[in-house]
Amino acid sequence: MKATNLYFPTLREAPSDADIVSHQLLVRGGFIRKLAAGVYTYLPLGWKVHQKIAEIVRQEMNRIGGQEILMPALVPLELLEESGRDKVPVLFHLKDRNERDFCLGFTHEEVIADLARTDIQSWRQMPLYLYQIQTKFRDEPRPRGGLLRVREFTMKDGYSLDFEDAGLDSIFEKNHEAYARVFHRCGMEFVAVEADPGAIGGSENREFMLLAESGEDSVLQCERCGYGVNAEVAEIRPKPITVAAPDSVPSAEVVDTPGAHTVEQVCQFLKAAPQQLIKTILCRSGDRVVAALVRGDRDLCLPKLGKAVGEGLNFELADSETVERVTRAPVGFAGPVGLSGVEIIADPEVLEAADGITGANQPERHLVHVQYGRDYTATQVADIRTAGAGDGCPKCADGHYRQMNGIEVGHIFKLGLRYSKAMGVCFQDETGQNREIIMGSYGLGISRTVAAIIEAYHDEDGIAWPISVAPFDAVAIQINSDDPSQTKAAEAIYHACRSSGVDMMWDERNERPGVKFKDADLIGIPIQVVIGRGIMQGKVEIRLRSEKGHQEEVVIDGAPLRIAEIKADLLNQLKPD
RNA sequence: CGGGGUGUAGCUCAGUUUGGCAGAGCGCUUGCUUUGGGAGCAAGAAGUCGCCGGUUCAAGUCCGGCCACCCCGACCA
Repeated sequence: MKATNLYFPTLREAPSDADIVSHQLLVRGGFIRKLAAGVYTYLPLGWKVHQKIAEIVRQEMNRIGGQEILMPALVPLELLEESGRDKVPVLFHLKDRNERDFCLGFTHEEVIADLARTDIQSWRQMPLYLYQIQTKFRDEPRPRGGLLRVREFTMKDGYSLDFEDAGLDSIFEKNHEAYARVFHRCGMEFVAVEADPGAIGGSENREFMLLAESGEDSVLQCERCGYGVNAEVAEIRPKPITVAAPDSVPSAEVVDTPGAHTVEQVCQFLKAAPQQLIKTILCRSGDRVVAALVRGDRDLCLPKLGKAVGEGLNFELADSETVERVTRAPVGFAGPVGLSGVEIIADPEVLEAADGITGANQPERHLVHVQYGRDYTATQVADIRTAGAGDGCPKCADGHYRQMNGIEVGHIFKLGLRYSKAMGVCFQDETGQNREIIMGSYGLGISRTVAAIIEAYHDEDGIAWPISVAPFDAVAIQINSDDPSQTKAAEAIYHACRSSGVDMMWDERNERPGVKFKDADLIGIPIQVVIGRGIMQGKVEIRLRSEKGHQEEVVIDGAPLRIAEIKADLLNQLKPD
């Protein structure tokens, strides 16, 4: 493609609404444009990258026996009523002219289930693995971060149909391996982690996190055994607890702490360490209210609290009215001592506080010298705090977690019978029995992967795409568009490259050299060929976007071959296995 | 949904305090010069100052309402 014909409106400055790197570079480089919050147009360069990633995913899905289909984005709401997902908050609703309810698909378990219940009658028709690469719609509470969290995005979503558990286990692991190959081919490091299954449900699930500083998910991995888990749900290996002796500290005492409602303020006021504080957090699940106790320097983990209390309860922080009703004090002064009418769930670390500080359940007052066993007890002691770096791994004897930031780009689920049961998706097994189909669901966000790759591959000048996903393999930068000898050389290289399978952009614009260099760096094409002053000696320069300062001079005729070699080398480095 | 912020040329932003001709830089158009890291000179085009209403002789500026966008939180398949 000649640059004069290519629509790539680059910008010198990033728009003010972009504050993360991938968003800024995508807009500055002319890859995307915003239409509304969380809704973007892909311009030619952006769409090429998108298609390259989609094609890698497609190849790897086909490799494990997947068959590509395309389901509608427009889905009758009544289908989701069958599974009970019609009330999911991120669902986009609409009505047709006859006032019938529809929604825009946010994931397609129900559609696959509907397909399966009409077409699959026998165990002989399975296993099946069907997938699609399609636009998804989610009315996110807060779209943000350019392509990272949007309301309309592209996802590969695959669904497996099996007649036995072993088949589900097998396709689940095959997807894991295929995802590993996809990310490797995109040049990305990832960690597969256990996670909260959320609204999709099912027995087992695994998230795929691409590692990036700016990632908004906290990922923990055991440095010893490699066990990975999302910090949201990570358990901590129990360690021995020493409850302080009851008489080793003075009696509990109420002190005035005017204006101190936060851990930081209380610590400052009482000249105490956060570890001494016992945070008392009131949580609600329906009508049930519990008080959760964690050490002042720790965070409460709501999913773990729900798990500890049981019944798979979904807890949320209690509103201030509830807090005031239960503690008879404003938010910020709750404490376990004398707290009645609610269950008290304590994290084990809290018991170790020999000389604790808690809210006094009175306005502007705290209790000091508080001790577990003497001044209060818990209904239940359970691991309910958010895990972090250095905490013990629950899967091995002596490993500890290290913490990384990740971007969730894939999530796979063993759904089991969750949808088959709700929607009556049955088949006849070899004994003639009617049984429900065993399902699995496997998502991979294409557009989010685009952003994640940029988060990992950029410098102060712009993007440095891995060649497997780059919008072009190479760019020919012609320094002077008026110089006939440069034009002749550039044209020869351009045509030779194209016929040898190298996708080249030829920048023959009548612009200052600096503009062309800046644009080439910004849009991140891996191989740069500079056709300029060396032309007198019949030479051009070849540079790599990812290795600033490195360049080689080659004769004009030799350039296409060398460029093809470099492309093959770069691709080779991204080969899986 | 709660808290905070922003809305003026394609982009980045002044101007709003104290009401009085609609501004700058970048980009764009034309011409000449220039061509190895976002060129120089000259001439130009470009605006419903987010929208609606109000106050006023006069509103980008003051008042009321609404909308959009961004950030923090809640939420998040």
